[in-house]
This record gives sequence, structure tokens and C-alpha cells, in this order.
Amino acid sequence: MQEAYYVAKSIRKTKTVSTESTKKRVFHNSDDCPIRNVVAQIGDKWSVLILFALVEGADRFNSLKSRVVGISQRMLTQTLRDLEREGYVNRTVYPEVPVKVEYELTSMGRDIVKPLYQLVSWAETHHGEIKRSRKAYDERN
Amino acid sequence: MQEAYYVAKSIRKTKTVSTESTKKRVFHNSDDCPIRNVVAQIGDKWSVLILFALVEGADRFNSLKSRVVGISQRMLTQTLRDLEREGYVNRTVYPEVPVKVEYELTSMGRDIVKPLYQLVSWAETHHGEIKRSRKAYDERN
DNA sequence: CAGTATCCTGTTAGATACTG
DNA sequence: CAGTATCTAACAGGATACTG
Repeated sequence: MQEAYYVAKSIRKTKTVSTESTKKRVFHNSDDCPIRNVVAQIGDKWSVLILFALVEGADRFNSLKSRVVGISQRMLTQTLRDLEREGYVNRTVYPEVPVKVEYELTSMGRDIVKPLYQLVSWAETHHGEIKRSRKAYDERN
Repeated sequence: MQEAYYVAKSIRKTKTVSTESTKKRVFHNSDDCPIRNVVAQIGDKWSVLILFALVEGADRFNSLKSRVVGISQRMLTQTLRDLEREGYVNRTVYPEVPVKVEYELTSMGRDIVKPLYQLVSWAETHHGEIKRSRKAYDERN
């Protein structure tokens, strides 16, 4: 396992005596921790679905709205703005009448989709196992 | 890109006429969509950090509490329960006095950490780029 | 030690109405 | 068409006090 700056060696300055002093601490500092700062961002309710929709190519606002089933206009706007701000999505306005706005993945957007696919692929494979685990847990609790 | 059941071909039954009828729809159905159902679960504030802390081996409640910096007792309990329910974590009570409770990754827990590392590794690599993108966005808006 | 139980606040996201 | 603006309900999560 690689050692990252948000995972620092435990500086045993606390008074608690432990038999295991080799374990690392895991920080969540919002500014400097990629986990909270990057993963948590795309871990919201709609980001991944929008990114996956855009993998198939540039698309317009209302087309996305109908393809990302269940999303509200408000959340589509807001999540697209967030994704644009992060650098995953480009927004292009075509000054026609009526106006046309296209969203497409940046190179970084196409890039982050790869590890996301790994994760989603894992999730698909283990989805049944997870559902069984939940069911078993709920039955014994 | 693989075609999953949460990504279905667009059934063009809406009245809107589109020049691109080949794009897929992306569902978010909570019960059947692994994205919402698995990814969103571990996308909360503490799950990934706890999983990463447990990669180093089984650990006890209060040790975890000090290692996962900033987490409250309430959220540690709650997130551990969720992770246990999903099947990522095993909880073992040792009936000593005082009681000792150990948490450790299940085989599935050790397994999901792999794609998570891929994602976090990506995040580390691109963290600077993302921060610059945010700054640029904020300056022009 | 390893939690529960309460209370409380900020955020998230849906619904609805309106606009250049 | 592609959004804003506003209101509100639900939820996530922190602080604190208490317990087997």
C-alpha cells in the first residue's frame, strides 16, 4: 500500500498505551486530502451518472435531462456546474435561437471515467453479494 | 464500454425529436443500480477512510477513532455498522472486562479496496490539476 | 471500552414558478 | 432551450450527556 500525505505515521504522543503502534492515521483535511476532496465530490448523487452519460459524446442540457432518468433541472444544472468547475466537463454555448448548450468531457473527464468504471464494474459484480449481506444483517438485527 | 442494466437503450417514446437517437439512458433506480447502491454508499464522508484504516489489519473502536482523524463517536459507530451491513467489515466482540471489540475487513472488504485505491491514486495524481481548475473557474465567474 | 440517546445545525435535493 | 430563484422537506453529521 502506498503511503500518501493524508496517511501519516502515527505520532504516538497520546497517552493511551497501545500494543500496536505501527498503524497509520488517516486524515480527512478537506483542503489537502484527495479522498474527501476528489472522491467525495464525485460521490454525490448525480455526478457519476452524468459523467457516464457524457462518455458517449457531447450532449445538450435537455437531452441529458431526459437521459439521466430522475434528475431535476436544478440538480442537473448544479452538478454540471460542479463538474465544469472541477475540470471534468466543458460547456459550450451556441448563440443560436433558441440557444443551444453542449456539454462534453474534457480529457481529464474522460480520464477519471476509467477508474470509475473499475469501481462500478466491481459494484456490478458484487451487487448480489452485497444485497444478500444486507438482508442477512437486517434479519439478525 | 460495457452495457449494464442501469444503462438501457433509449426507447424513443418521448415526443421530443432528436437528431441523436443512439445515446443511452442512465438510470438511478435505488434498488437495482449499482452506481447509486454501491458507489454512493461508500461515497459518504467516512467510509473510504475507515476501509483504508482497516487495510492495515483488524483494529478496535477507540483505536480507529483516534486514527481516523476528526471522526465523531457517533459517525464511527454508524459508518462501521453500515460497512458491516454491506459485508465489508466483520465485528468481533471479546467478552473481556472491559469489553474489546475488533473490526476487520472481510474478503469482500479487502476486495473493494483495490478499485478504491485506483480511484484515490488517480485523485492524488490529478489533485493539483483539479485545484487549479477550480481556481480558474472561480476567477472567471 | 464501546458504545446509545438526544438535540441541533448545515447541507442536499425535490417541487414549483418564472425568464432571456 | 437552458436555465434562475425561491421555498421546503429530508437527511447527514457534530456536540454533548449518559451507560452496560
